[in-house]
Amino acid sequence: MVPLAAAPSRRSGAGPAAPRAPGRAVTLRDVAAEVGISQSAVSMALADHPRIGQPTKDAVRAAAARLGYVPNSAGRALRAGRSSSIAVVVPNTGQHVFGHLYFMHLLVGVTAEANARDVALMVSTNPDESHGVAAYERVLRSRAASGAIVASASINDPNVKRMAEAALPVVLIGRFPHLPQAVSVGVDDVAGAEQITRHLVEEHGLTRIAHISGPLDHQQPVDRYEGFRAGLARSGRACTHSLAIGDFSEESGRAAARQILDSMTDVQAIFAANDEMAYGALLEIRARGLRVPEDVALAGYDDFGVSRLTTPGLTTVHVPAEDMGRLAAAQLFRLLDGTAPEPAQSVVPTRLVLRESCGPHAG
Amino acid sequence: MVPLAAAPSRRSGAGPAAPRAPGRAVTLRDVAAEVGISQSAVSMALADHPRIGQPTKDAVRAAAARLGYVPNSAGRALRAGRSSSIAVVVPNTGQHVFGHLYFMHLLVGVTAEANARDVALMVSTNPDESHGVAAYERVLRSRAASGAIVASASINDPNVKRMAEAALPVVLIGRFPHLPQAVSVGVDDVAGAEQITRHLVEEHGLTRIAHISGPLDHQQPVDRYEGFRAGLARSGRACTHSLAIGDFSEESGRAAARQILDSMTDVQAIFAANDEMAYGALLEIRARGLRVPEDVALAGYDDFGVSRLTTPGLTTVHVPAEDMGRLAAAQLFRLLDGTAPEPAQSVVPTRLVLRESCGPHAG
DNA sequence: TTGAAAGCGTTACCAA
DNA sequence: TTGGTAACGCTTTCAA
Repeated sequence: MVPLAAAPSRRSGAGPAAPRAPGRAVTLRDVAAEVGISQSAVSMALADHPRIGQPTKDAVRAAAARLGYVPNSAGRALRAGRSSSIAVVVPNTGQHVFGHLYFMHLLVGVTAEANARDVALMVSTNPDESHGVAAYERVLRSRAASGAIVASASINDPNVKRMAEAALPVVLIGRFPHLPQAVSVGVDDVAGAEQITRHLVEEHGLTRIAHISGPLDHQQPVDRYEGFRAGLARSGRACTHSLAIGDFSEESGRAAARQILDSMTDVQAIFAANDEMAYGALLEIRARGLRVPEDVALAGYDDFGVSRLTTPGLTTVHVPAEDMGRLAAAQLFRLLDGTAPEPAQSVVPTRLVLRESCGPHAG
Repeated sequence: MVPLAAAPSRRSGAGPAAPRAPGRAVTLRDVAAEVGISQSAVSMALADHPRIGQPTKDAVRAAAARLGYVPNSAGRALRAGRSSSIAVVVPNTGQHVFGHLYFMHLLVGVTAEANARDVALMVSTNPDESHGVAAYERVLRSRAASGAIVASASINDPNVKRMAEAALPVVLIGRFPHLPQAVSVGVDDVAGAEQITRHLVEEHGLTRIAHISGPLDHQQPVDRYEGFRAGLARSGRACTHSLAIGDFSEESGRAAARQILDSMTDVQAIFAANDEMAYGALLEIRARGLRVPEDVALAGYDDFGVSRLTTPGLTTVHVPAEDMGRLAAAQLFRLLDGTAPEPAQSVVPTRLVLRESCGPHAG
């Protein structure tokens, strides 16, 4: 628990507190001494308090600028009872669930919102789900951050339930229908999956479709699978489908595709629950001498960067991670401001992105 | 399991100790009241100070756990005169220079090292280079973070020079040969570029090679270009080469390839200074009906994720961004501990990654 | 072995 | 209109 340095006993020498002029930080007291008024007057002058006269304010600001005064954040946080930073918490397992670029996009959005409020951003990663709570809980309860955005969590994660019940200032990324009191920012995955499925059926006339799902103890793959079935049902055409389960990794997508191609020999299209698995499927399809999209059409989900680079480009559902980050931060600030975020559970829309892997565009 | 919220221990009876307000955080004083000793004794007990007796320590630890005591970071930072967090500063222009995944890898490394020290991590992005200094300087001077890792900077960035001269606890990512007093963690790009170039010449017998460089006011492209020329010179074969300049973006890589293919019609290989530009070149080569690697071999640099996904896979130079993050954090901690990092300017080695784009492996 | 008190930098309240 | 002072939570030194 040593802060940063081993804190050596600084009791060497006989000198009392000898302040090093260049190293020591400039405090309110220094500015007050410079101007010849009290600390509190300086504090209020810098806060533009109406009680302080204009000439005094000018003098204070000039002195502060001259000395290079910057308010000490610890002093301020201690006094205010809350720090001016928020945290983004990322369970490491989340990297495996979402992939790297998702987090980048999210972070860009959160950053934009935090910068606009002059709030600092902490990033906290957890070793795993079981110990996950420790890291973010310390961050919050130590008041290092006054609120947190939790970037990924299993639907069964007990920590999430505890957090929601503890009424901590936390915004969850994802849909948590079973935790109505939790504030969350999710994606309308049911609609997104339905849309892309209907595109395959209705625009390309593909009626024998397999779905590669993620682990079904997470809300996200559940929603995407549900959207897939809804899309088939509402397409107005008779479809046959099959299901394989992966873990969102490219390798698992390849294994799932192997299974599908072996068991459903007349499959016309594969819709994977994320782009990484779709890429794995692409490799497997290729390895069998089949062509995409001529022999088997392919679709993914997420559009975090992988799908643009493959050949052919991957038709997918764009998840607006940056927007989600922005919204999550905005919700968190509402929470911190004491105004209940309305609605508590918000859902952002997706966008269908057509590339080459699903076949020639209808134009 | 410790409850997340401070359990509002309902002392409905006339409790002897003043009951805490339900929302309030648990402080040392609360623990002291619970055990019936003084604040300072609790502080020392938790710090495992030898002057506190074992029974007292046990009682204190039990009470702290029972109440869910977590030290307030502001109080601690104020008292210690330094916060227990470090910052990673990313100029936004850096995203354009490096691309997203680079930053992710770096962050993973920094996080690992920071977690090992129980130090929190702040991420600070800057609107642009000119205002860049403001953000990180405020973070440092406000003592919100006690040190910073600056993730990307132009060789000409005046802020970098100021920082180095101000002797702030800062570690730069990159090579800064003209700032010998700055602590930095760079990549041996000259060696990496030389190695891949010699591979193209010596293993594949390609002697007419073009290089797509990045902007030459950054150290990185300068080094890679130098390595390219060194590789040609030391290959022991007569080579002809040409140069085109991009800005690290895929689009600029495509434009550069266009220029190369127009002017050097017998080009056998293109070596781009990063993978994104190599990918742009791939698109342009394809668009002309040429094949990679049969007609034109291709090589990139960075290996942050793009190169694995392309078809064919891109031969490239792996930059160990995660290692760099770890090392940069370690150097920063040395700086903060007062031990001069040795050497101040460290350089990590690269690794040649052979995929399909450079031609059949010699095996 | 432990308690009391000072002080880190900031802001809010009360007195002048 | 302004200045003094107390208090936020923590650690450390001096006193008992």
